[in-house]
Amino acid sequence: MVCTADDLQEWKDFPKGLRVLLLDRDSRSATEIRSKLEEMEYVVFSCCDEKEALSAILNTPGNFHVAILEVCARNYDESFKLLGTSKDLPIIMTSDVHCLSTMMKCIALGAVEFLLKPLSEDKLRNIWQHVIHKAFSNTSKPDEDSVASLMQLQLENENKNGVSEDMEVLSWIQDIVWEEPEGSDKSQLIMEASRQGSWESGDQMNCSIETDCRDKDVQSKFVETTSHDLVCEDPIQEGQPQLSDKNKSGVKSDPLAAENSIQGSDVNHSAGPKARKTKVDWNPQLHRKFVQAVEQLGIDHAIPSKVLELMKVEGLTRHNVASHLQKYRMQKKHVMQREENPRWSHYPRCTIQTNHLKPIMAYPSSYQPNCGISVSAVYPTWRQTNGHPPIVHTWGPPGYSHWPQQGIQPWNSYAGVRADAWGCPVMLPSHTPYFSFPQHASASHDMQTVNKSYGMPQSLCDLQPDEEVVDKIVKEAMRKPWSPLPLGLKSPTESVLTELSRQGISTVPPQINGSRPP
DNA sequence: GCCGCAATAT
DNA sequence: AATATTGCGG
Repeated sequence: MVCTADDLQEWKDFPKGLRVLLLDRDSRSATEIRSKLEEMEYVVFSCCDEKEALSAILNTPGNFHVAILEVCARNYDESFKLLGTSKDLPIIMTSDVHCLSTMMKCIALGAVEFLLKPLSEDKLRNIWQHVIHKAFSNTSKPDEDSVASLMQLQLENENKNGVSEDMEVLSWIQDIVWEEPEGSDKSQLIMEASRQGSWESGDQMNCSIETDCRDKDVQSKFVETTSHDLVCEDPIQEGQPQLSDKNKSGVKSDPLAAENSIQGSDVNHSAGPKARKTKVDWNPQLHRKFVQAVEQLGIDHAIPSKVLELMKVEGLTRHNVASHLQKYRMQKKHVMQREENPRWSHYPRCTIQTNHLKPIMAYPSSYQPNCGISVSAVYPTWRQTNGHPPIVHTWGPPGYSHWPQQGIQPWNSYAGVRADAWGCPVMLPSHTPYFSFPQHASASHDMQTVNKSYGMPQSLCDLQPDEEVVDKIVKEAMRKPWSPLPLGLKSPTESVLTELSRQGISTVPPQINGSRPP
């Protein structure tokens, strides 16, 4: 791995000294970029053609923390080839050609980001985030201690600045770090269970793949123990609501059965008319179905009865859906309100916005894409059409189970902002947003859906998809511009802030972007 | 009777 | 904390 989580913890002045491989055929542009990067105290290695870049990557692995490679307008294939050379090196693609298809293709092939030239300081400033993400995403499980100590370290070293905005950055980092490409809680447990042969199901793979970036949230880290038994004994089925533990009947269900029904729904009937209904567990799969139904109907036309009909989940009631829809709408409202909050706008965001995801979703409210391509430019009708921001899956795994919380100190105002995917090649959520962020999206073409529909590998970093597959993804994305692109950094979420608070970190994080003033 | 919303119960 | 339920106006 180019840069491990441990490396980061010992990296006192991170991101100073970040080694950047730069490929830009235009010497003038290269000089400009180099100069900007050097101002941020990054170390730049320039090259002017693919060959040179390829050789640099292959011959000196570990020498670079991140690569910024220009897409060759005359020979795209050459550029795309570079994307498959190193799965550990986060590669940011750039181009002065404003082509959505190319951008999508880069992302689909594993680029962590696409930046339209010219590369302003703002666009370059946060490239270190990809290094963090890569480092932690390559770790089996980003452990809290690592994150906490990294943060603590940053606090100790640089706690000189103001609070609010820097804090956003720090919490954002933590959020990024927490993203787990493989899914941490349930999906991992499910996979583990399947390895042990305790059960088998055609859906099991979908489940584990789809949960990847989305099926995690801060909370999940603290419930593993409790969810383990649950998962092993009652593996979650695709689209199948789960009853809460205490309400389950003693009879184990057949994992292959009841694909579209609520497990244990019979309990509802046998318990008598007065018994309080069993709670529906809006697990990621079920939520995804819900979101897909809502998006299929259009947020403005989604009513409980129709959503229920589209979901086709046996045992689910209109009331269940209505209740969920109510929360879903409230969540969106929250996000939209925040979107109007200008506080975030000056923070360059590394995401291509897209959805709604994060289920793994939609768009972080105050999220400003930082891909060099403005959302309005790429998707000019986004907001005008319906007045709604792109749907962002603010829940779904990662976001899943995170409804807006209230009452946590002064950071409250940033809660709920999140994106879906985070530098994850198409696969996702959500995100979930992305989206479902890593992660995911939630529209009918959230990352997970895309992944599932096209049978994408869990990580394009591991496996180059067929041309055909990439084309499909690109086309699908262009056909549904409101859906999230496979990339999106997550902004700080309330859950993160809450966790920070829980860890006793209440001071302002140090400024950790590359352009800290002296 | 369905819908959406808010308050309240579990 | 997450859902369900209830009540009310439309």
